[in-house]
Amino acid sequence: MTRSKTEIRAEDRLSRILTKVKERDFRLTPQRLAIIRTLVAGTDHPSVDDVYREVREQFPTTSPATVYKTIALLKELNEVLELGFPDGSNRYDGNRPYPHPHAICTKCRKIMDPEISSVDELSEEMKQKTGYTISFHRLDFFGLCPECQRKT
Amino acid sequence: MTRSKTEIRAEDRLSRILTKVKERDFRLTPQRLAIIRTLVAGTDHPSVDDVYREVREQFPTTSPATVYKTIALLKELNEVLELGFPDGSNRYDGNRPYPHPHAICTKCRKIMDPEISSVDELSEEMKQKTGYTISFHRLDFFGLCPECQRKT
DNA sequence: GTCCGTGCAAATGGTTTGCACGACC
DNA sequence: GGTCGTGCAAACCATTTGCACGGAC
Repeated sequence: MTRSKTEIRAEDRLSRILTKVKERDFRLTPQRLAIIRTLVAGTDHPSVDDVYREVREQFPTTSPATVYKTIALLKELNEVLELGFPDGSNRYDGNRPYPHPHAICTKCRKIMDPEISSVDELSEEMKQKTGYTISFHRLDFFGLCPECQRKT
Repeated sequence: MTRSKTEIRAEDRLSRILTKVKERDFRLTPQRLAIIRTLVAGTDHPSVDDVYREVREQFPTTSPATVYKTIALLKELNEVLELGFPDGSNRYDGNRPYPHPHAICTKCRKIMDPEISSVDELSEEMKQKTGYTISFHRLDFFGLCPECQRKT
């Protein structure tokens, strides 16, 4: 069986996170493992409810509270990026837990993570013109994804 | 009495908005006028509660609901920019109601609006690399403002 | 065996909604 | 005078918290 690059990367991500969890003396429960697996599995920026429904297939008694708590743990470990939206439709990136630009479809809510070259320059320009010490950012671009453009 | 550029601009903003309100056959109540005045008055990106407390000095019976409804009206008229944050600490920009980058102090929450040259190029790069049709954006840079840097 | 994590239920808090009175036009 | 806006209170809903049981170590 051949493996794609993303699958291999996902496994690296998983073991990296599990190591961190153990190092910090957090317990590795089956529920936590399932939640972390789900967050690292795809490139689809799941919501809390997405993760909850996925994990509940393995652990039918799992509660949303546990998902929230595990995500809070991963945030503390800097191993998940939270994309909070003011309407409460929050999404999570378990693959690239550092700030980076997102393209967000206003219709189907699909999120993409392109590699963008000029982010550092923009950050530097902000620093110069405001005097702020920029430590992180949030860059969202909204519009229609290719698929939703076709359907219109 | 001399007037600064920002004062003159604020008056232009006000009359522009009032014209739009009347054109669309919305009623110009004293409460609405006070709320709109507060939103275009300063450059300090007030919260709903900031506006509420300010307006309540003139109209002690004003309720938060009225402030929310008026802000919703202004959003529909594209005359206020909402900076929603997932923790509920939403802020409003009545001076530049179009998307633009913000520098946000993580300590005192002060927000600045520098003129940034390379936004259009970044937007274009996103469009090229994702195939999305970018129609608006949200660009936030977080760090310490000059004042909070000194206090640290 | 200890203590942390889970899962249920209740609390939280900014925002929205329903409704009756009052005011803009 | 008709209808929209106001203001009060209740509803809303994702998330957080309290607590007792059960499981990781």
